[in-house]
Amino acid sequence: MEARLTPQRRAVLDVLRASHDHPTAQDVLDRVRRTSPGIGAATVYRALNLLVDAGQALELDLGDAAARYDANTTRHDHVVCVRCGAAADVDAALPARVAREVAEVSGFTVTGHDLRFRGLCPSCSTTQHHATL
Amino acid sequence: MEARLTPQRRAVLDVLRASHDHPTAQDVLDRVRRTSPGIGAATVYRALNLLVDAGQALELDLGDAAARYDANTTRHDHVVCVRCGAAADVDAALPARVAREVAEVSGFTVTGHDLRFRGLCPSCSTTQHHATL
DNA sequence: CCGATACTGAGAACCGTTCTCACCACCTGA
DNA sequence: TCAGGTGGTGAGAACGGTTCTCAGTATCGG
Repeated sequence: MEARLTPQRRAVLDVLRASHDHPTAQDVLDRVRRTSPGIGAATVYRALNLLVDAGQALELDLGDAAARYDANTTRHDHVVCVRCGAAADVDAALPARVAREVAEVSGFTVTGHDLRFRGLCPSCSTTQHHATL
Repeated sequence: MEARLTPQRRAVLDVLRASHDHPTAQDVLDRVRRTSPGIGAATVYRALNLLVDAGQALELDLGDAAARYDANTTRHDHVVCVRCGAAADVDAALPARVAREVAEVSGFTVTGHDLRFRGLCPSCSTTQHHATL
């Protein structure tokens, strides 16, 4: 079960490394197809899962239906725009105290956490809320 | 567009209020069918969305594919067992400072956050990791 | 060159959820 | 009492994201 770095996987990894907008698998597929037109969807999904398993990418759940991928594997959190879905990386250090308290209260062995902020991105917060369309 | 509290919706709400294990829509359907055998899946999904819109329930995303529902609508967070999927309520106060910093750094107007802890529930953490099957 | 192993693309299957549709329930007003 | 309107229901189809299946292809080690 030796995983090979095939041209297709290389292409997926390259696309992911060049993307800083937390693309969905579909986005990755579209971008990969610009350089590798024949690539199949299954191949991209498989490659993404492989990269996640290998620690080369993070699979994010930003609240919408589709998973999003991020080649930035260092620990970080996200702010997601509730209007347009844009997501930005942020680093919100959660005091160790909080995790300790959660462990105490719940009896769980706490190994990590996901922190997701909700809000309006700069361009959506200048536009007024009541859509005019 | 006056929403009625039909027997079906009443049944869904009752089940949800009686459940403290963050059931999925499917779980709710199964439980509701014990008292209302003929109820359709669409009706339960519709009722759950209605309750969420009405602020009578929270729709949670605990990391697995299906949405989970919670009649406890007061603000709280969750610890999820990575082994068995069990989820417990916890209340982890996130320092206001953190949200303020995120807003500053990202330029987003931050309106809220979701905080999810990962770990092993008490019964999974006593059982040893290397599955013996 | 050979067999073994891994990978690929296409399309089917899957799963949670929402939609569509024909029918039913309930209210209000004559 | 009935008529019409609004909303709700259940069944099943449709949907969107993802995974699986399968037949064919590439690559590796000898």
